[in-house]
Amino acid sequence: MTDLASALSAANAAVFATLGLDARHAEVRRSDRPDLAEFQCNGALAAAKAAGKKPLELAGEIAAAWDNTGLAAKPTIAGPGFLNFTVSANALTLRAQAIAEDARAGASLVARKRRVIVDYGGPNVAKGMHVGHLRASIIGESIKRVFRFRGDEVWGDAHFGDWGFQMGLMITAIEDELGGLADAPKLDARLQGLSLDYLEAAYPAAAAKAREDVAFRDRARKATAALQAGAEPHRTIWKAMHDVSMAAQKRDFASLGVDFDLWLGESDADPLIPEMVRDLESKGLLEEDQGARIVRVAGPGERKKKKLDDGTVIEVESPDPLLVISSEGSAMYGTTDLATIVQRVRDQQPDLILYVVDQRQADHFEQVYRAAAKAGYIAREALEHTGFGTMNGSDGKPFKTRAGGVLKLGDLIGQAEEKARARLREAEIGADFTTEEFEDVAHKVAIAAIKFADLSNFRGTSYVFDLDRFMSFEGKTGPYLLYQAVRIKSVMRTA
RNA sequence: GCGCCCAUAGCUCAACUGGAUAGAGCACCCGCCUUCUAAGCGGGCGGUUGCAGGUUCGAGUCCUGCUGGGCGCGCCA
Repeated sequence: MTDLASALSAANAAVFATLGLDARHAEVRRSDRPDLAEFQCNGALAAAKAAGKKPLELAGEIAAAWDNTGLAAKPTIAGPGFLNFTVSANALTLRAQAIAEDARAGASLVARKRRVIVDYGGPNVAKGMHVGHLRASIIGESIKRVFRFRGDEVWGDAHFGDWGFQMGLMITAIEDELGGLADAPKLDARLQGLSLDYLEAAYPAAAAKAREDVAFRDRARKATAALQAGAEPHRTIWKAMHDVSMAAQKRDFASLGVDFDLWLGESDADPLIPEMVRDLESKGLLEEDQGARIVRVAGPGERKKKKLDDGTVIEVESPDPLLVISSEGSAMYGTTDLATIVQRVRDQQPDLILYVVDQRQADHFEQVYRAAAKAGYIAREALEHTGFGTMNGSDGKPFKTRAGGVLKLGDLIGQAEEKARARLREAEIGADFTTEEFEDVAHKVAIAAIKFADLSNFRGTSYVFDLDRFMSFEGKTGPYLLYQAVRIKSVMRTA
């Protein structure tokens, strides 16, 4: 099945060919001026330029060469040489019937099926889902669904942040809280009572302490390296934190309507790191630098100026090298990202990996992608960072609560649901519903408002989160869209 | 300092990759509920596309230079 624009383009291309014109210029598309015609082709202008002819004259020749195919009448000419097409009633009817009978509503499939991994969501085990994860989750889920609908084989991967310095921080925080990790029963009791709420409260405190207290930071770095080396009880503590967090975050994702095929994380790539490091070594890519081990990814002549803390400006390679092993011997996030590519190539053989992550990490991904290509793990073109802007508060800064903390995802959804309930009551809708039905509708309206608002904004820029505007039942909003769908169903029912 | 991104109606955003008269929603003004969900519908008002040049038959779109804003620049992720 082909859509009308494609059918017109094909017919127009044939006409162009008979006149010896480049068929690339024959594309027919929906008209900018629906008052004049349904479809248009601007190619006569470009073709005239290439042929050294007058646009209007050439457009006339093209129009004259058209047969009445049953698809559309001969195009009319307007302006400097636009071709305007009006589709026949019969062609319209056939197309409408075809769409109605097609399970895919006329959407075409990709010419060649690809294997695609969409890496999105990316929750941090120690942080819990907050508004910052909203865009990654919503955009990533949508991209995954679109690719899948288009016929590609797609895996969504949550890629949990469960292997970095934050894990060492938490282990050290627990060590200090318990006065050491030697007392097994005491530790066991602590881990039994572990909750995501605890992690969320303890993590910022530990992170702040690490910034102030150098000794604490060094112990946390050592704990990170120890965990990654498989030490106990580090491993046990990590497992407890991981499991508690995973369970809670699965609930959050579920309430957003977000689901993954792979619930993997940074830690799952860890077993591949030693061999990957040996491989990088054997390829001569690993270099010692200031006690750390790095892979240089800048090409010849790629330099940038860089301002140091003391104000002096030096020239260095650009992009920065990828830090593979810290001076403490631990893996960094670039390390796990690289190892994850190795893992994905091994397990899914992807043609394309999309990273739906905050735009601010663009430089980081460029480093990782270059390193992966340099090591021969995957083609650079198979890796793409689908960056997006932040969700800001009314002050234009990344969203915070009034108290200055991050707003938890669950609380945000709760606020939207409360607003939805109020609007439903105002409109006296659902008064005859059971409590369960009413709550279900309120939840759906709330999620629709949030998702639609996010997706209707340009991905690359930040936007201001304004719940009142998003929850409005008037205008370009999720609730309005839901209302239209419900209304159409009502019409169909009573038709 | 260097790099990336952004700037369009009072506000939030489009503009199909260089085409015709730059479009929607909100807000504001006017008009529509005895029949499908008024959570709605129709109409009106609103523009030197940040500034200055350039390329082109044609520029919001491409190039150059400015101005203003966001973000990033090794041992956090």
